[in-house]
Amino acid sequence: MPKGRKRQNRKRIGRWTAQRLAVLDEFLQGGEHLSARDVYQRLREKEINLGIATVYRSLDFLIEIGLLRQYDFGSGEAKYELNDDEADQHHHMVCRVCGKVINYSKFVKRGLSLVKDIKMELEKNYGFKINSHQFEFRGVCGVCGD
Amino acid sequence: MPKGRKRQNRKRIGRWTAQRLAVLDEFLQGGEHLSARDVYQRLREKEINLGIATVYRSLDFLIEIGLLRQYDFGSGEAKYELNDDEADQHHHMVCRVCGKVINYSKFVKRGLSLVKDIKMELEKNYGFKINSHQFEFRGVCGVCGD
DNA sequence: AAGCTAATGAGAAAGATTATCATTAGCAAT
DNA sequence: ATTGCTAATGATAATCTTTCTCATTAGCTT
Ligand SMILES: [Zn+2]
Ligand SMILES: [Zn+2]
Ligand SMILES: [Zn+2]
Ligand SMILES: [Zn+2]
Repeated sequence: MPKGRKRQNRKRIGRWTAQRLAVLDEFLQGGEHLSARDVYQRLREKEINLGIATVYRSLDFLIEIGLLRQYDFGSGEAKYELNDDEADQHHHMVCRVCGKVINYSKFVKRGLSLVKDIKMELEKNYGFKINSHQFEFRGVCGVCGD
Repeated sequence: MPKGRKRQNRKRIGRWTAQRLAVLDEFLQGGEHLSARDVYQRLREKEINLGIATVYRSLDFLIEIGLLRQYDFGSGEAKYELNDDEADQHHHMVCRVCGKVINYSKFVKRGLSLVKDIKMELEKNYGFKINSHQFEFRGVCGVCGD
């Protein structure tokens, strides 16, 4: 996560401004793995013009309240997507040549008990409170291979 | 998220220069989760002065030949470490407050068959050739919590 | 309507990584 | 050892994503 500015501890929830709603809406309308610039440009095409800094701030806000999640797939920019709840969680496979990202959700159920055990172990041995996990596979996609 | 542009494809053959050996040696001597700047500064303290660009190029080279691996733990800079072979692989738990990274290797064996099945499924359904995977847990460490 | 303060916009700044290019050095063949 | 070829290096500029600054706007609350 970028070295964001320090966040105040006991603040109330932020305000639902038109800009934040517009950013969220891009994801609700199906946007997957969008970068800040992606969101910025999509809104621009709809003549909704917000500053790029506001896009970043809105994304941070939406992460803070739990609606979005941030990923780094190695493209040089952070990607964002809706934050599934645990049971529906999906994971990612990334092509290391073209950067294509594929969602998969098979085996999530089968992995759940393993995840639960790891969480317990980590919390017991290291005093961590685990909030989230991600499994990521890297390789070469069919187009880039051969 | 590491800033800067995407890594470009570069040629494959390489020479074992003193600089590349020096960079590798930092990891062989026990360096874990080092950033390019970490490596640069450690070598500097030993009066081995290479340019920061050469550090980056050496890290890329060492990744290319399979000796190193790159991670992004959200600190804003990429981290590098020795590339374990599959059976000894470890995974990471990251504190989202202070950025501390902990290695853990428990449950790796138990996860192996799950990983194998996921790989087969992904290769069959999507035509991917999987090279690596990583499991990452995020949360708050004992120092930062409470 | 007034007052408070969070949020915004524009642009500057920061910071990590990559590109450029003249120079150096590793390697192979002589 | 010398020559010749070419990859690698060093210094630095450029690039790109993300954050900071600060004057202004807008969302709540009273
Ligand atoms: Zn591909
Ligand atoms: Zn996804
Ligand atoms: Zn911590
Ligand atoms: Zn590690």
